Amino acid sequence: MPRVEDFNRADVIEKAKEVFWKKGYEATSMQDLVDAMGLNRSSIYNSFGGKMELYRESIRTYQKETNAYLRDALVTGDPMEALETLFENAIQSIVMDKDNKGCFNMNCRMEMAERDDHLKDWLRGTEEHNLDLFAGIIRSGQEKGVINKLQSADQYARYVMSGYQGLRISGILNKDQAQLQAIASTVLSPLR
Amino acid sequence: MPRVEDFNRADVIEKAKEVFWKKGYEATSMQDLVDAMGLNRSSIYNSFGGKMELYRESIRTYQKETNAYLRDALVTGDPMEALETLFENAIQSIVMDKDNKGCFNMNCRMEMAERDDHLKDWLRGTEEHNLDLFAGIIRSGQEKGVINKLQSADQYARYVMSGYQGLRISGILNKDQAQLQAIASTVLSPLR
DNA sequence: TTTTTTTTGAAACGTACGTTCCAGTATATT
DNA sequence: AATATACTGGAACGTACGTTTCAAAAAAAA
Repeated sequence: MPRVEDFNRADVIEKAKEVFWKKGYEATSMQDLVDAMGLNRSSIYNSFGGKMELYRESIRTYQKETNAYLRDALVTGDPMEALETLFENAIQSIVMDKDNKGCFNMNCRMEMAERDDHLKDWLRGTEEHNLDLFAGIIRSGQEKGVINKLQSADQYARYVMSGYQGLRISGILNKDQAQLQAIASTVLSPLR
Repeated sequence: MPRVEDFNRADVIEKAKEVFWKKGYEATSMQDLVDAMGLNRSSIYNSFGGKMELYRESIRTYQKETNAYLRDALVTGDPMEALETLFENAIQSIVMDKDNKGCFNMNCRMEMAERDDHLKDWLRGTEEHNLDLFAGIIRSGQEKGVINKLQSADQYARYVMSGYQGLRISGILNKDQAQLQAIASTVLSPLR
């Protein structure tokens, strides 16, 4: 008997994600979302709840996509090369991205971590998950002898993550590809 | 004949700065500023202009204070030690700061760089200024032989800045002093 | 004391916000 | 075809926003 949802939920969230990613939570208005999602106000509230729940679903979607991409990039081939590829891809997205959206996860961290405990916990979870991913790659690199054992894989993972995030922050104001590549290369050099 | 301003402009801006620093531009309301500054709405508009001009004066004040502190920290003593002190101070402010305000300049970059060209230009100016400061210290370290010459002082400055910013981002979710110190130490290791 | 200028307090401005409501429309099952 | 459910459109909700206005109070100079 029931009429079924006729829009593709994933597509619609993708649109919302794009807006939140570009403008952040506070600067995004419900009207922005109505326009971008192509849904009626009521439909949005019926299907997704309010602005905050929509934001949370958006960032979760982003993270799921990023995780899939990350896993693919890291698992294949030589561990050290995987890290280099990761940094190079970040640089590419910095240089190419016309909208300068940066990393949605980092944007979320800066805007929301101190305002929403739920999101802060979630952010910590994603961070831990990514650190584990990094540590796995680094550990396998250490076992293969392409990464030194001066520090533990966990500690190196935190270091690489920090360097990665610093690079992305730098990329907001500086889009010089060669300069960013020099930074990335220096970040990874202690692991060799 | 005229009645003179009876509040201390610097004190009042200091209060505004604190609010913007903690909550960001968008999440700060004019009422927040009225409460914090202890001035009447009208007085604020008369003396400082609107919210945006107040924000700009706040961040300029912050940067002036930070610059003074930075110059002091970097100029004294051994160049390498100066960089270590800088990172250690950042870690201290991460670990101690109960409000988790982070670095106002970085907060501003993340929230405002893509929304306000005036601020973006200003941010680039401060970044360049700080990079010059870093480069000067590093150059003097290279001349004294405590920093290697594998890369130019300018390139190392960009690298150190990137590492510094990464550390501060990491500090939002991770307040483990030992872990942050390990990161900082690794960041500086390529320069030795 | 009078004059001149500024600050003050409070109210009001118009706009935009997130959210809700509801009558009308569409659609899959009975 | 009838029914039950869900989407649609648009108006309306109350609240909060940044900003302006203005008469009254304050204070230095004349």
